[in-house]
Amino acid sequence: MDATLSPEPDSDVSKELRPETRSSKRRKLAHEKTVVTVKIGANVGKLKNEGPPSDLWSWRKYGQKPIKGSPYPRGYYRCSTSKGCSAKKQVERSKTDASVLIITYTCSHNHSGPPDVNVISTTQQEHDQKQEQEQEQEQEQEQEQEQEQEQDQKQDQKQEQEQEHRKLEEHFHYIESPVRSSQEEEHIFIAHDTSFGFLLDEKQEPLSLSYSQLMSFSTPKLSEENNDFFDELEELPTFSSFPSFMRRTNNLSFGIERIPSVPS
DNA sequence: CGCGTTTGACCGGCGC
DNA sequence: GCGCCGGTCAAACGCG
Repeated sequence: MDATLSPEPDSDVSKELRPETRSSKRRKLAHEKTVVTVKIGANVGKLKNEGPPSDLWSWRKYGQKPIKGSPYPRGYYRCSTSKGCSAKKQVERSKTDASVLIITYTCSHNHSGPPDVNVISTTQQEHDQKQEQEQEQEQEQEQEQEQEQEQDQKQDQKQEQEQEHRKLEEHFHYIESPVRSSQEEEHIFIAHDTSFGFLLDEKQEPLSLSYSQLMSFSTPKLSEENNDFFDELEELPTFSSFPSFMRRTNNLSFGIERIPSVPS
């Protein structure tokens, strides 16, 4: 009925009760952003459909939105481990490769490390985190300035970083994807589920890496130019050879409808 | 019953 | 100025 369609501005009174809650968004806020790209395997299909709880913190999903240009929606998660924690993360899939999970972390955790950390000494964890938070804030500012001024030089550095990344990838048993742009490697950190299994669901397994360490890998290169590599992704050709695990992700709306999920 | 997920609506920023 | 888009909120719902 039309009545329901009418916007009824008067009814917005309830909204006016929380005017500042909305403004909490703060414009573009240049918070620390950490983009982690995880190459997932069949594990993810078995988990649920996303398998994003990845890290040891508990996350509460507070929103999901379809992203323009991408068949996959983006999920918005907030740290529920601590109530006052402002740590957030966005989880989305690569539009070109559903097996690639792009996790964007924003803001740091206010509280001490995750409860499940039965690896490395807790004190070490907290120590690292504190230092990280402080250093990140400082480095963040420096990096921003450097990025603006040294964009040219950055290209040279990119090459060096790329080499380091390759080493890193080898160390993580990075799995090669059918289609991949070299530029991805420059901005993001790709790992295979065999090495990132602990991030996906194998919490019970003793990890050999701390999350802080993981973060330190991607922290230095994260920047606002994520858009660049996203743009590049758009230009990437799509590959038609879907892995078998894709069938498991029938909950996603990425056109899986075409795939007969009923093998019968 | 508590917690987490889902989903629609709303808001602010940005580009045209 | 308008429309699009990304990000957030909150009520409803589901699950353990």
